[in-house]
Amino acid sequence: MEKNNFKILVVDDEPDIVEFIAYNLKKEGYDVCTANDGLDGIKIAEKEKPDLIILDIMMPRLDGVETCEHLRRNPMFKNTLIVFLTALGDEQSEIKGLNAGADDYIVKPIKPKLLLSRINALLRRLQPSEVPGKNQIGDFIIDMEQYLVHYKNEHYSLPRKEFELLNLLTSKPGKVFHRDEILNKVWGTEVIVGDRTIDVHIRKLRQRFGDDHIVTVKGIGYKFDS
Amino acid sequence: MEKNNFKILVVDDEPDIVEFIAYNLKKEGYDVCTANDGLDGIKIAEKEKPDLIILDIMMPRLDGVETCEHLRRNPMFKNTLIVFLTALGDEQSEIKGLNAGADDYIVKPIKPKLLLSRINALLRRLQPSEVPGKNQIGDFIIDMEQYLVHYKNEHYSLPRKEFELLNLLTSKPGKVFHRDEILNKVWGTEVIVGDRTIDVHIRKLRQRFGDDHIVTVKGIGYKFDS
DNA sequence: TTTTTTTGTTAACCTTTACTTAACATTAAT
DNA sequence: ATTAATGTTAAGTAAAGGTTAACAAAAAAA
Repeated sequence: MEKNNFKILVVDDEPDIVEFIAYNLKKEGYDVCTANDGLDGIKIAEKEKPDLIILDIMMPRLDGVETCEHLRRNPMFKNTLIVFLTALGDEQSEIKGLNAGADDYIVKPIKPKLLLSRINALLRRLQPSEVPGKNQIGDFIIDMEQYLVHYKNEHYSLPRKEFELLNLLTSKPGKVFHRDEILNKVWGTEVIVGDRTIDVHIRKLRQRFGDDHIVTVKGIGYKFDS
Repeated sequence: MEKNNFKILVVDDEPDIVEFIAYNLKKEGYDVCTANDGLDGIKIAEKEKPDLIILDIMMPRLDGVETCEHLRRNPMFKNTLIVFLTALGDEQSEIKGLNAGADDYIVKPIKPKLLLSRINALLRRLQPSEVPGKNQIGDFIIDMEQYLVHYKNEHYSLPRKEFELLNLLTSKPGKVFHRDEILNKVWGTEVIVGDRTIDVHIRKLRQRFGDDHIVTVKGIGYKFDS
């Protein structure tokens, strides 16, 4: 079920609930980490940098609303989605929670399908996370650290120029990279290589991965399309 | 109360409800427009380009879920927030609504303060619209980064000169571009091409998108009209 | 080191597409 | 009605990219 690379942190003081939520999120393909109270949650959040945090409200040491406010004060979590998941169903609590900076407020008992629908709705707005070192686009995972490309359960070790070219194109899927830009970013400003050089490397990538991914925009350059 | 400049479209077939919601949104400082059913809603949305749309589900002519799906198919509304506001409180309806592409699902009866808290929560995530590199005019979206033109749910990849010509004309809708100006901006001052060349490219654009958008101003040049 | 293999670049040629033009038709203005 | 401007079409031309093979350079292996 490895289909998305979003990471979700679940914070609740009841282990059974944490486990139940984590199980459902993992089944959906999310990467899940957990914490048992607010303070613990903040610590894990700082380490794991999740895309979304699910917070119980009533917790020992630091309650959910305070945790949310604390997180929101830290610019690191400006774009992190926060969802309250609580037994407190009254209007006042919900308003308080949302005004504390939360993105959603879901009332227990937990209905797994509904929870997932809401989580999915929130996450589909999130721009694909820019994790340096790894870059996932469509069927591709570009591992800059290992200079490896994973594609459809296979992994390829490409020559350097090919790798850098693919990495450039996939760094902004859809964007057309001008030939100049490609030369500058892949070959640098010092070296001057002929015009056909780019084409030859594009060709090699197409031979490896098929003709469907790299699109020529005549007169401009190339783009990666998923 | 003019504190934010977000525009919200309220779609519901019950005038009393529309008025009640609109009143509360206006009090909060939002710019509000309204529609009475799905079809009407789509028409108004295309004209007003709201940041957020509140949809009732049970409506004559086109129900809320269908309206939402229709909107989501149009790239113009890719970043528009959609919220269902409905009497249907069962889990299945809610899941269906969220999976249709909605960002939130709120159950009637309406609690004004809670509604506003949720609307505010959604809108504070909205990046300031008008992404540079994208040019939206009427039914057209000119994507300079991807060299793509979106038009009525289709997208077109035009040859360079055609793209640049359309991009020039749409950059100031209504303004008449003199033939000289077109030659300078699209062909540059160096190249000198015959007079009929412009016409041929205009013709190709008209073949693609219909004769209604590019207007000839005899003796002067051309303009784009929506 | 020398040899072998892999990777990078280039040149020559081929293919495709976009662009331009010329000739003629049509339209609009005076 | 006449004229000037624009519309249309098809054909020719130029430009851009694709392909291949040969060679050079670098890296790895012996």
